[in-house]
Amino acid sequence: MTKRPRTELQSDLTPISDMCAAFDVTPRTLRFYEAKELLSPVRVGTRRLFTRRDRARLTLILRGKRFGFSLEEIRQTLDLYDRTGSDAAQRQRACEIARERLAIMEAQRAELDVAIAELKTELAASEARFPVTHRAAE
Amino acid sequence: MTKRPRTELQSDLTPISDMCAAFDVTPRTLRFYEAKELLSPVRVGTRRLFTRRDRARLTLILRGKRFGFSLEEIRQTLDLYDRTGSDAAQRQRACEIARERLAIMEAQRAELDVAIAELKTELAASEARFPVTHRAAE
DNA sequence: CGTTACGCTGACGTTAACGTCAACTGCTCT
DNA sequence: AGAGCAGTTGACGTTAACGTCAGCGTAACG
Repeated sequence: MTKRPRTELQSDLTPISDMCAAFDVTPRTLRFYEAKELLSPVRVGTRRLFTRRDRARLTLILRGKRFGFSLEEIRQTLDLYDRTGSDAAQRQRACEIARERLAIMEAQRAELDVAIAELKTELAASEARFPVTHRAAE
Repeated sequence: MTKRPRTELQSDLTPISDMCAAFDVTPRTLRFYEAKELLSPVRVGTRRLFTRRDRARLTLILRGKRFGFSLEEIRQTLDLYDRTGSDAAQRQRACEIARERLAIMEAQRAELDVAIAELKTELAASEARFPVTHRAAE
């Protein structure tokens, strides 16, 4: 028989190995993120079990990284997504930060469009300048 | 009377201080980029003079950084923009890299759209949960 | 019952992208 | 001539984001 936790496979609590496989990260990374308070897995004894919340946050973390944000910037933005139990001032601060991020991201999107257009132009010009070696024409 | 060109080509050759002011970077950064072969200013004696080409490249470098690319990734992509004097194999390689970057950037754009939409939703929900203008004394 | 195998905790190493500092040089102005 | 700068070259320091390794615990497998 394959090793299988008993009847309690509610899949809401994910062990570290599964997390690593699912998100393509190392254990070190997850422990590092926990240390930085980006994740907060529960403990069974000494072992970590990641929650649905952790998985959602990790998705956002990795996405943020791809956009070039630092972990600290990400951590602040993340708070918006589940800061339901804080006081008004904190929530307002979170909204403020989120609006800033939003502006940055929209600017980034605009710049990205320009960059993509430019690169396309340059690429087309570059490909036109020399015969593409045996590439099927359309 | 040493040689002294009075009518200098100031428009094309920019000293380091002007570069720093124009692009909001430090001298150290420009020297660092030169060491990494991202820039190649000409020398007058020991001093650097940045060309039009350097300015164009620096624009792309800083833009690339905002997108989260590393300097090395940027350097490779940059080659597409002025690798006119290389052999066919090199140009082809440059095009290949550029196409990869392009794909990455388009994926990034798509993901950015999603992220912006999500953040907007979350922000709207968060702002709806409590009055923004002033705290409702409930 | 021993031995993999996975997981944990320090603790130190690494890489990228600069910052900082010291010592020197060559103009320019007075 | 001297002072004041802008600029240069090492050389070492710093921060973020992990990698790597040693030493230990424990749970299951054969």
